[in-house]
Parts: sequence; structure tokens; C-alpha cells
Amino acid sequence: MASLQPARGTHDLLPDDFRRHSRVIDIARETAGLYGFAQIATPIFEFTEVFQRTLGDTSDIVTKEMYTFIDKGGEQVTLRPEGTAGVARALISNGLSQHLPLKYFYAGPMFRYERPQKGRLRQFHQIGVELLGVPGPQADIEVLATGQQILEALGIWRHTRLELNTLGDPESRDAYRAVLVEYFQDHLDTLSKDSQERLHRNPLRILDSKDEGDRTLVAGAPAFGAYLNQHSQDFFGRVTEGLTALGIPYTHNPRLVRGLDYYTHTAFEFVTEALGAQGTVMAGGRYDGLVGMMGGPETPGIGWAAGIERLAMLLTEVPQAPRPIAVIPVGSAEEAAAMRLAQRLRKAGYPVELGYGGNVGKRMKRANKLNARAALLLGEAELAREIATVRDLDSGEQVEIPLSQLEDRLSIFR
RNA sequence: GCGGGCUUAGCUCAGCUGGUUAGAGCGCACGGUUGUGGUCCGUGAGGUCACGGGUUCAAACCCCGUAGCUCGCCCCA
Repeated sequence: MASLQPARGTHDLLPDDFRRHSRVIDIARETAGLYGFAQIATPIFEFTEVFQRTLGDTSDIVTKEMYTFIDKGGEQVTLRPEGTAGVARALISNGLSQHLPLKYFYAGPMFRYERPQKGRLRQFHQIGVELLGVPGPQADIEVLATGQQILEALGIWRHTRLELNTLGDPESRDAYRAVLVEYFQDHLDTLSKDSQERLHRNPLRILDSKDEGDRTLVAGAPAFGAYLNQHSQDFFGRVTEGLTALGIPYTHNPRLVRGLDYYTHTAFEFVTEALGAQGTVMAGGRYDGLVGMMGGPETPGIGWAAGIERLAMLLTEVPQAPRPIAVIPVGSAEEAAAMRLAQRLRKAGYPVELGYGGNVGKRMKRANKLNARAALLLGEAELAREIATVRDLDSGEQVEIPLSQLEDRLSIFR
């Protein structure tokens, strides 16, 4: 057993995995591009305050999951645990409020110090979109539609369902929270231990509890709907109408709550049954207060993030490595000619593998292992006649092709 | 941070109530084939039995600790 292990919760992406990741990112970028989202990249670490102030002092991310350290200049920095705070900071840093609305797409690693599980890592990767500067529900609808189309394009939409809820505006949420706390306060003794803790930190979270006792208690709890003010009700109504108009099915889950402080109004999760306890594959919501909270101009925003590892696990159609053409010199006298020919074909756009030694048999074996589509043999006889022996490695058929015609005639192997 | 299961070859796994040189399949290397892969046949390499300690005449096997993996909780993508 190897003694050199990667750090806990991290792992190497070898070519098979990397191709899956690339496929997720490529399709997401392309699809988001159809909606006008442009890719950006923000730093992988930020000053700690960027996350601390925005995520809320009581969230688990801040209290136990951040990779924080002091750099050599004495600055306290944190490896980013999520993408939105950095994008909001970038908006302020770059004075981008002048150019609203803005639509950004990003992809990259995130870091959370957690106990690893299936679909949960300490260094993981997310894609995400953020739409800034649009206060109306058109933005919510568009952001949700972007996510849905990406899942569809990846071929995993059919394993997924959209759960939707509203957290209302701050006024509605504060009113509801007060009522909720009062209700659970009266049943404190029947509340699970976890939820007693939640009552102080994030009472809305109790709605989401998996504890059976909590669930029966929750069933009797006052409903959020009654405490939503007119504006919040209208807003949510327009979002759901928009989804219906676009033919995007959703489930209204009144117990769906987001963990981070900055969410308002729309909250949603695309979930699957296929990944065990980590069923959330893409999640987000509206964060109208975030940019203002960070010290920038009040700017509405909405977005989502999705875990690339989780999406990659759901891909049924696995991207294959390209099938090369193997150019094989029969003897050492043909090495140079083979190398020149390989280069010529690569410049014409063919993936070409040139063996690294050995006799023809060994090189053929290697070509086969690389899943080569065809083998092109160059020997003394071939060079004298200015042809190549071309073997179709799927059918075993072999033909001779004049060297000058290779670019054209190899096209059947693309 | 909490609880359960697991860890034997590159991979997937056998290994009896503790007993002598720890096995298989796949993969890998070489050969059968000095100009032809895949299939087949033969030969071979590869193991501090996760790590550290303990019990025992004797430990892959029993006990304790540590690490990693895994499933769930918390939380989250």
C-alpha cells in the first residue's frame, strides 16, 4: 500500500475523471453562454472577512469549515468555501455597478474542512452562475432555466427534480422567524437536541430536520405562507408562473431552507436520489442583501452553484479519449520519415501516436492499447514506392495509400 | 465534530477454530511470431497482509491505539 497519500478529502483527477469534469464544465459554459453568462475567474483565496461577513457568523461554513491561515505578510486569508462572495467582492472592487445587469459563469475549486463522504470532499469543484442587478423575477426564472437546461444537456435532468421555495423579503422572514421561535420554544422539551441548537442559530433550519419527532412538530408549526407580505407573495407567484410558462416542472417545498444568511425570496435545489445523502446537485437562490452587506451599493442578485463531482458521477455517457492513428516505422531506418509523417498528419488535425521503440509487433500492441483507430506502417518497401500500409484496427483490413493522399484518405478514420 | 462498517499484489477479491514457503482472476513484462494488434498458449515479475504497540511457542487472523476509505448524522455542491 502506498505510503504517500493525498491529503484527506482531496484526490487526483486522472484522465478518465478529468474528461468527465471537462465535459460538465464545457457543457455548462456553452449552455450558460446561450443565456448571456460570460466566464470569469476570481481568486481561490480571499481575505477572511470576505467570507466571514457574508456567510453569517453562525453558519457551519464559517464556524468549522473554513481553511483559514495567516500568510507571510501577516494577512489572514481563507481558501474560498463557495463562489458567490468572491464574485460580489469582484463587483465592488472593479466598480462594476456601473455596468449592471451582469451575468457571470465560473468554474473552479472550493475548499471546506469537512468529513469526507461520497460526493463530499475537502477540495471539490463547482460551476456556478450569478446574475447581478435585476430586482425582478425575470432574473430568477432565467437563472433557473439556465440550470435546468444545463442538467438537460448533460443528460441528467431526468434523474433530477427541482424543489423551490421562497424565504420572502427580510420583513416577512423576520416576522415568520419570530412566530416560529415562539412555537418551538413552547415545545422545547420534545425538540431534538440538534434542533434545540438550531433554535438559537438558525430556527428556519428546524423545518428541514430529518428527526422524526421534529417532523411531527414541524407539521403542526405555523406555515410560512401566512406570514409572507403581499410583495413576497407576488414575487414568488411570478417566479412560479414563469417556470410554468417555460414548461419547467418544480415542486414547492415549504421546508426548503438555505443555510447561508444572505438569501432572500427564491431558494431552490435540484436534487437526485442517486447520490445517497448528498442528493443536492445544484442549489442557489436570491441574495439581494449581499453586495450591500459587503459595503457596496445595494445590488440585487441571484445565482446557483453546482458540484462538478456530483454531476460527473451522474453522467451516463462517458466521454472517450480520442482515437489516434498509430504511425509505425518498421525499422530504425524509417524512424525519421515516420516522425515527419506524424507531424504532417498532426498539423492536418489527426491525433497521432508515434511508438517509442520496439519492433512492429510491440508497436502494434501499444497501438491497440491506445485504442488506435488505424495503424500506418512505413517500411523500406513502402518508402521506396511512396506509399503507406494502412491497417484498419477495427476490421483488420489493410490497404496501401500513396503518401501524398494520406490527409484526405485517412478522413474515414476520424 | 458524532456513530457504524471496512483496509491482503496495480485493480477486484479468497485466505477455515491463530500453525510452516500468503493465493486467484484481471492487468503488467517477456516469449510462441526479427513486417502486424485484438484471441489463444507458455513463462515471469509484483506483497513491510494500512501503520504502531500488545497477547501467544506461533498473528493476515485475537486485543489496544493511530491513519485512511466508506455509510449515516450535523451541514452542504
